[in-house]
Amino acid sequence: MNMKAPRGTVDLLPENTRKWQYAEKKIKDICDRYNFNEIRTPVFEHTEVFQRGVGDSTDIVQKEMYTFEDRGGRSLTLRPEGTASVARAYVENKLFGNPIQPTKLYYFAPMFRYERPQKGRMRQLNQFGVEVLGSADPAVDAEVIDLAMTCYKEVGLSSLKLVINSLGDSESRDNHRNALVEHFTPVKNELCEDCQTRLKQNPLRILDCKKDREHPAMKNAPSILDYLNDESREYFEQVKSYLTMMDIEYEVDKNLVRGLDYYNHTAFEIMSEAEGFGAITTLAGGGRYNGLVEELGGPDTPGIGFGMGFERLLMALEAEGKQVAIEEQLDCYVVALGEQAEKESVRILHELRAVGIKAEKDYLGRKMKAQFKSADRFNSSYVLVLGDGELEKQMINVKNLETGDQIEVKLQEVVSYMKETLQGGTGNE
RNA sequence: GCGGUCGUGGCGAAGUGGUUAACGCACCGGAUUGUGGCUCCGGCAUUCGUGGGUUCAAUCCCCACCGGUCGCCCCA
Repeated sequence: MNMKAPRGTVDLLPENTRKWQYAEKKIKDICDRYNFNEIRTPVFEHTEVFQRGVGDSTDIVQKEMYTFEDRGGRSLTLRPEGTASVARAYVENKLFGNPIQPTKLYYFAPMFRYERPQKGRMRQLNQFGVEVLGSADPAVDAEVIDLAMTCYKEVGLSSLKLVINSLGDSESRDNHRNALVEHFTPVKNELCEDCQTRLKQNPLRILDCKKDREHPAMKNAPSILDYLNDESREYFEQVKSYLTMMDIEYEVDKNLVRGLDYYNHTAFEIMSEAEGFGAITTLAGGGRYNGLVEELGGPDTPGIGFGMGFERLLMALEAEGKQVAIEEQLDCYVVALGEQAEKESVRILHELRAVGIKAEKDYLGRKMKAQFKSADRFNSSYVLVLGDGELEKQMINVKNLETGDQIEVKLQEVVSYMKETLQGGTGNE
């Protein structure tokens, strides 16, 4: 029996979930300020959603999908990325008919890709992402990029690089594609195996091939930027000028093409420049996908979005030495001695919690000394000591662990006493 | 899919071809019969990843497999 988590998956234990919650909270708050709303789509979709959405020629569809057949013979796939699902939901729920437009959505969800795990790469990964559907305004492109950069900055990252490019509209892309085929066909046999396939399927991706990077034909390869028609060029110029207006630094990389078929016009990537980050530096990637909604059966609707790897975000924080220290602390630990006191302590614990006090007790039948140790370990501000002696007097001892001061309080009043004391701020500062 | 490296208690980490597998941390108990963070004492591995082989004998040698980790491809 194999009782280990499957390869490429991990358990996130409390020590880590605290960090996740910290980052999630910050990011959700930013989404709210930018007026984005959360969408939650199923973890799996009909396989066609990704085949059509992400594109058959992509690595994701060709070799990375978790595809299975359900008992009804349907082919389903665990989502490898967020955009196709959101676009499908947008069409299915006719969100295009909503009077509030554009539709600004965000999600925080697990994704699945069948790959060999390594640093910063998991089979189940978590992404935060946003999608804006229904506007072809370059200011929206800039807003989405701004949002992504703001998330990183407010969470605490600083060594970032934003890289952008334009893939142009379909006319520009077609012209560029033809130019690429014409350019590379004469040297086809000198290219790597993958690129020979790409030449037929998706010549654009030859440009970011790592193996053929040094090939002489790469240096003077037709750049998409030279094939942008007037409209596409103007669009790109506007996106850039908006970024400049917001003081967002960027670098144009004409070889940035992104791995998914649906992109056009703006494509961007955000990378970490922190030292010791391992082989992986891409933190987030995104772009515009104006034909996607139509491809999935909806009306012709422009869209743009990005996906941000959450594991990588946290790795980057660590690489930059940013500690996300959220110290665990307890208001009050109830030490009980004796059978009657033990029972009474359960009631007190309940009452304390009912008025908003974070409280705990021992459940392992430990001796007093060990119970105090527990209280220390929980970093408790106070300990309430209740023994049969106190119980007889209807009193309870309240001890401040920081000062060591201890006073006796009426059992009946201990909850309100604690509430007052804690609110007075004499506890843990 | 390919390549490097690793696999000893809850964690970290020594170690040897031979009937008791160091040490540190953590944990539990006691010194201290009802008051903590210090100290001292004691306790804490019957699969040394799994299976097979070599050997009188293997945790240690050999092989295979599995798993972790890092890298290639690609990406978040």
